[in-house]
Amino acid sequence: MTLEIPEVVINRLPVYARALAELAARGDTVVSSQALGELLDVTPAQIRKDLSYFGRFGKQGRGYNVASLLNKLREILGIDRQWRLCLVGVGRLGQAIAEYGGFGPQGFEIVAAFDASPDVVGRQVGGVTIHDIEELDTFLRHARVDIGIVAVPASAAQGVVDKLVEAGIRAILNYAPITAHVPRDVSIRHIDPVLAMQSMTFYIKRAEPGGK
Amino acid sequence: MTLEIPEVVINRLPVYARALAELAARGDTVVSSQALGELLDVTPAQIRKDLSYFGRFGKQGRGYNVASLLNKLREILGIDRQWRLCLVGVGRLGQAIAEYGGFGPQGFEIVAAFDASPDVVGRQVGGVTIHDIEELDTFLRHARVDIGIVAVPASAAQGVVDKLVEAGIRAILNYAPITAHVPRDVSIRHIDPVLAMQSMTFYIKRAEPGGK
DNA sequence: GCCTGTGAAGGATTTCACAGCC
DNA sequence: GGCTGTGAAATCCTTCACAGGC
Repeated sequence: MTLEIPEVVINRLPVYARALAELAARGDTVVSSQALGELLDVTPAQIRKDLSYFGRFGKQGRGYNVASLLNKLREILGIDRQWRLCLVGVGRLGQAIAEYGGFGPQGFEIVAAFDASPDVVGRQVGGVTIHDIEELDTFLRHARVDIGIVAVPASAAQGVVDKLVEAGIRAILNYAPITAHVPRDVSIRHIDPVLAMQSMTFYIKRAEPGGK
Repeated sequence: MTLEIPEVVINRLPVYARALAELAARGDTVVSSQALGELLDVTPAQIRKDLSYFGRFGKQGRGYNVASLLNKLREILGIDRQWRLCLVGVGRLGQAIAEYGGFGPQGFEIVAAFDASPDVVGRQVGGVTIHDIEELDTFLRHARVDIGIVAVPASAAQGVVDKLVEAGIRAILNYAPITAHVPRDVSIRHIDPVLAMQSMTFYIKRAEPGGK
C-alpha cells in the first residue's frame, strides 16, 4: 500500500507540520499551497505533490484546513504520540541535551541516561538518573525505549550505536562527529554543526590572497 | 571556471575530509574510493564523481594519497583557515554552544556573544563577553565576523537573521526552530534535533493499535 | 476565479561501465 | 590487476500545466 515514499518527502513533512502549527497558533484556519510555500521557501507544486503521496487533504478553490492537515501530518509522521528516548553520554554536550527543554513539548521524553564515568553514575540530570553504561542493554530490554541519543566522544560512538541496535533500537540521533553504521532497517540522523559550517565556508570563502 | 557544482556535492566534502583526517591519524597513507566508500556508506563512483568536479587527485591502480587529498579538500572548502563566529542568544542553548569545545579545533572561533537580557549582558561565557544585542550591528561593522550563530527563541529568530544579513554576514547557523528566510547569496544551515526525530518516527511507528 | 491533485516533462543526481594508466 | 576519471544510462526528484471541483 504505502508504496515507496521518497525519504526527501518524509524529511519535509515535519517542516510543514511546524509551519501549520504556527499558522494554527496565529488563528489561521485555511492555507493554500501557495501561501504555505511562501512561508517555507518551497514551491506550491512540491507541497501538493508531497501531500498527494498520502491522500487528498485539500479543497479546490479553497486550500487546506490548517487544523485538519496538521492532524493528518502528525498522524502520518507518528508525532501524535509520546516517544521515549534514552541518552547515552552525559558529558557537557549530553548534559545540555538532557536539560534542553525543547523535546518534552514535542512529545519526546528522555526516560534514562547512561554514562561510562563512575563520577556521574547515580547523579541526576534533567530529571533522570544517570546509569552505568554497562546497564544499557538490560535496561533497553526491560523498558520501552524508542529512540537512542548518542552524545559520547567520537571514539566510543560506533560502539554505542552497535549496542543500541543490538538491543532493538530502530532510531538513533547521533551527535558524535562520525559517520556511524547501522543496518538498513535502522534510522539514524546526524547532528553536526561543524559539518554544517564546513559546507558554508565553501560559499563564503572567495576573494582572498591566492583564492581560486 | 568553477561551473555549477551541485550543493549536495559540497555537503559531502566535509564528510570525506573528516574520514580522511581519521585515516591520516591512523597512519594510513593511501585510500581507494572503494575503501573510503565502505567507511562512509557511499558508493565509490560517487566519491570519484564528486572529486572530479575539482580536479584529478588520484592515481590509477593505487588510489588517493590521504594527506594530499585531505589538504586539497580543506583548501577547496576553505577550512584551511580560521573563521570568526558570533553567537546571538545566550540562553541555555546559547551557553552550551559557547562552551562547546568542538568548534575551536576545527578553526571556528566564537569572538563575541550577544543577548537581549540585561541580566546576562556584561558577563562572560565560554571565554567571550556578552554584549547587548543593540550593539550587534555596530560590532559587525567594525570587527570581522564570518558566520553568525542564531540561538534565540523562535519568535526572535527571523529578526536576528535579518540583522545579521543586513550587517553583511553571508553564512548563518540557525538553532532556532523556524524556517528562516535569507537572500539567495546568503548560506544558512539549520540544526534541529526535533525535526530529525520527527522524520525518524515515521519509520519506526508501524504496528500499533489502529496503525495504517 | 481560485486552487487542488496529478500525469507528463524536465532537470538533477547517482550509478554504470569502460578506456586509460600505474 | 587494480583503480581512477568520465561520458552515457539509469534513476530519482522537482516542476509544469491542466482537468476538475468549489
